[in-house]
Amino acid sequence: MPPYHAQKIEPKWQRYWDEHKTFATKDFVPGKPKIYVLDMFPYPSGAGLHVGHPEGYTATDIFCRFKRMRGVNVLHPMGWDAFGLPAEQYAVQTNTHPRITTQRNIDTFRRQIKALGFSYDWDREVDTTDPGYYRWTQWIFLQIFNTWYDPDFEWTDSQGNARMGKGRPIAELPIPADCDDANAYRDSRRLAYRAEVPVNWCPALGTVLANEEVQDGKSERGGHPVVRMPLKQWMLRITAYAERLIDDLDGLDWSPAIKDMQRNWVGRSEGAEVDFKVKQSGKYDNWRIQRQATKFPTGPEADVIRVFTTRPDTLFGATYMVLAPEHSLVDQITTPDHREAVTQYRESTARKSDMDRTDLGKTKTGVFTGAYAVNPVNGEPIPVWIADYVLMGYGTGAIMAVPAHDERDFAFAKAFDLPIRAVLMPSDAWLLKQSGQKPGTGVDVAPLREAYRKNTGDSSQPFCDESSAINSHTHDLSLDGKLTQQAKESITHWLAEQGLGRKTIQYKLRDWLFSRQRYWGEPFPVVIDEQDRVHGLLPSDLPVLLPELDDFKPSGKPEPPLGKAVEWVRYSDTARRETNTMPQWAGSCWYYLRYIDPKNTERAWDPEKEKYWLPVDLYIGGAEHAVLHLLYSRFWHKVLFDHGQVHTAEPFQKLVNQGMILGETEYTAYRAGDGTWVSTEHVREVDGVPVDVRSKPPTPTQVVKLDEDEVTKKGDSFVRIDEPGIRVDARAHKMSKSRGNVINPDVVIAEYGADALRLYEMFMGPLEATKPWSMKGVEGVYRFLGRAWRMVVEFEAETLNLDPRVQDVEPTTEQAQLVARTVAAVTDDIEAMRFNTAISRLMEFVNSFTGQPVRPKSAMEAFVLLLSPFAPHLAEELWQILGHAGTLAYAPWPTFDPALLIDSEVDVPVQIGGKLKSRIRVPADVDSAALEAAAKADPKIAPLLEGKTIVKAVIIPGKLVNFVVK
RNA sequence: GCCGGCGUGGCGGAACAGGCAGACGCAACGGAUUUAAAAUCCGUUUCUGGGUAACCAGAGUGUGGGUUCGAUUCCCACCGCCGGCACCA
Repeated sequence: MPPYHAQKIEPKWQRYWDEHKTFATKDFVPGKPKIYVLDMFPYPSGAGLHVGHPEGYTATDIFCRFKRMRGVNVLHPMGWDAFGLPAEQYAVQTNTHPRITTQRNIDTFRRQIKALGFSYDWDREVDTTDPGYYRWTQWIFLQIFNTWYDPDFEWTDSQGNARMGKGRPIAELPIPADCDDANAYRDSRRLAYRAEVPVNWCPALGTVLANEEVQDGKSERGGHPVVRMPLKQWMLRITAYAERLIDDLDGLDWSPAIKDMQRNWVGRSEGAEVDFKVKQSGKYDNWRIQRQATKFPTGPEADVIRVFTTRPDTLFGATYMVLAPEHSLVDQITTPDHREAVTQYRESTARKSDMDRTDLGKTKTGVFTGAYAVNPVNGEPIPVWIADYVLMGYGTGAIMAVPAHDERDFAFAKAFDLPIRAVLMPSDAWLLKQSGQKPGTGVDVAPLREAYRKNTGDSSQPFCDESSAINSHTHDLSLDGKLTQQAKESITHWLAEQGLGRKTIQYKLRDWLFSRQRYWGEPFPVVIDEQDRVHGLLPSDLPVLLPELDDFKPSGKPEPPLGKAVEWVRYSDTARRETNTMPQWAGSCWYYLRYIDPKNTERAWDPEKEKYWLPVDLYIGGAEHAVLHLLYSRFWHKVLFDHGQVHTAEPFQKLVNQGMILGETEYTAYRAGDGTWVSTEHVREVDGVPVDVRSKPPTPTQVVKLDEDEVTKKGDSFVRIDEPGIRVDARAHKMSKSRGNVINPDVVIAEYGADALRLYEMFMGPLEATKPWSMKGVEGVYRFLGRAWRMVVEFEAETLNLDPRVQDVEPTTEQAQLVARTVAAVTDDIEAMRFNTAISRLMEFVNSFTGQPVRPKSAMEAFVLLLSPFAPHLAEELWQILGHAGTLAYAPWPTFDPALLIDSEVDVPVQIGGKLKSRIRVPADVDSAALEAAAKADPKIAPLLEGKTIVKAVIIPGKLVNFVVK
């Protein structure tokens, strides 16, 4: 041997770790702190691993290996999120059972992941499709099914916090005295319930999808069209936990971006519900009096429209109302002469997909119902319309429209010529802008204000901010002059007093649609009796195994394929099994809990182990799971928390999202039909085709990929080297099969080894950044590994032995300092997960030592230990060559004498007027006066100070000198 | 439109707490070694101007302003890119 030969070293150590179970984790190790480091487990797709997977996995692996060497008991497991659509789609296409393809894919993934040398405890591997696993997924479902949410329950949690609101056993649900069907009442309050709801049915996939899985009216997976239709489906009452899902984010160590995404998804808004009575007869006054006595009822009367608004302070500006076309009151209130138009409009919106309905660019549509409602603050009758810009699924499905102060209402009012009334005085800046004048030019705003007040908001724009109320008073109520916050409080109070409204909170979050019409998922552990009532099975009945089916194809109709397993479906003479299955998210909602006790056949996990290992201290994965997986998982965890099954309110304490790895940077130029080049500023993509916009009509251009040496930088952009007037696109794209820029980790490992791949992925840049791949970059770190090898090993020898320059001698002071500095820097960098700079430090170390004729063995050993989390195979091999037996995985992490970090002499920059003019070398502990004197005496500085007055001297010992002169 | 993040050499990036901008790597160029090449080793490499030269002068962290003795770092405005949400009342 031997030059550095990764292909020889790596399998050797992987086998060693496997055979010695080097990374098997023990529970409850006394005298050691614990850490639970988790990767988002992969969906084992048929395509195999891509380079994005090892990025996060390498980061956690480095962290874990480092922590083990620091004496920490580390839990670091891996498993498979293996239920789900792609396996089933593939199975349908090839007529293979999904179990077979899934097993095959798992085997490929395991092989690929093992080839990267990660330190997982493989004894804890989990597979969501294993009945020994999904048995407990079903068990958790039953916990949820047997829970109701009591928002007023006061309790103290296991961490000693006073809490309000708790998921409680369904048996504890109080049944109201006037309830004639206690079972139905219980079923209606469970956290898992069935409901006939309009769902996102995707005919191509043969299943319904959660709102979260539908993007722009198409399925997130595959981009198939989705239609709305009513179906009886399982729902999970995640909305009960909306407030806690927001509040508990505060204590988590997550990026602000992800926290914001979660907050926005839950979408909390504070406002008020207000009741408007439909004007039908002269009974309005009676109703008002009655309401003053009864106060605000839970549900409105049959002829009352309840709205939700975040701006009750603008109630005086409500000049019309809008109901969602699906609103149940529409039929009742529509007058005969408007019935036809209303019916027609409702039919046309029902046909529209969500995509069409939410297309923002389009002009607003709607029709008048002929009905009027009474504005409760001033008794004015206002027309009631229906329009599809009001959504049935949010709030009450009805709004009061305040066109002067809401963009949507404004656009609608303009379109249908409805009155606009200003009830807020806009800011001066807004008024000036409206009048076309610049602020600060001394224009008197008083006339503008007066005009706005009188014209009652009939300007070209609505004013949608907070400010002070105007035109808002009656004989017994006035908001005029009140600032928005005050006005809201005041009107809400008045409404409550009158029994007309109350303060409420609305969430964008909807209940989670939890059933799928597919084969490859967890069966529900419930049966349905002849009265269509659901009964949860007993834990002893679990698992409910998936029945064997010859034909698991979806029918294209909403009847699930499990219906074909006739024997399985028949539970008893009077009960049948549920034939829907759970969505893919189910298994990933709790896998982090199963890892702590993966082989337990008695329970999902041992509570003592849960107390020991939870929470997950570090969770790394892609940002694509920022909302769905993390929200669902947190929700399940909270239900389990309320049941005392877990002892932390949150599952994942620290979350890091690795950035995406893009393909290699590409230079793209465009050519017209006649072969002439078209500069990028003239090219725009229309329907996915790049066209030259200068010609009319625009003509398509041809895409030409250029080589790096065909382009050069000019100004801010790249241009063709032969024709610098032609700009070229220079950017890295997302890796995709169609683009042909996918990097296969197997290929990289075969050529450069796993250590080089690991090191490169960490060296590319910060973990969280999006960054382009570069094969040259891989070569760079590969060369570094080769240099590290040659620093220790005599590479021209026939046998493996130390380079003769590696000697058992004391390091020189300089060498000792470099070792100390490297240990200090690498330790800090790993702790802060700045792996790229840690690697730079290791490179500097090697660059320095390869130039030295004597390399103290102790320094080499320290280096090998520092390198080992990053390039474990190489490090183990070098450790052995340095004369150590066994693995270095638990060798103590190198320490250093802090005194070695301090230099006796330092270079101090000397500036004049903030500009660097010289550097002086002074003792590190020199005081201000001596430093100033030394700076003044410097041969470069002295002449520059000649004849000048020093106005100020900034002297920071050990850091800098700055003379301000005149 | 709203929310979040980011703009530093030819490229990926570094500068942790306002104090020497460009660490480390890639690419490029020059040299050594070699019959030659690969590999390896040494050196140069922000830009502009000047000098045979070690060097000198000026500019420079998206743009414009501000705070400060001093700003890549803090503040304001703008431009661009990326990610998320989007008629949520």
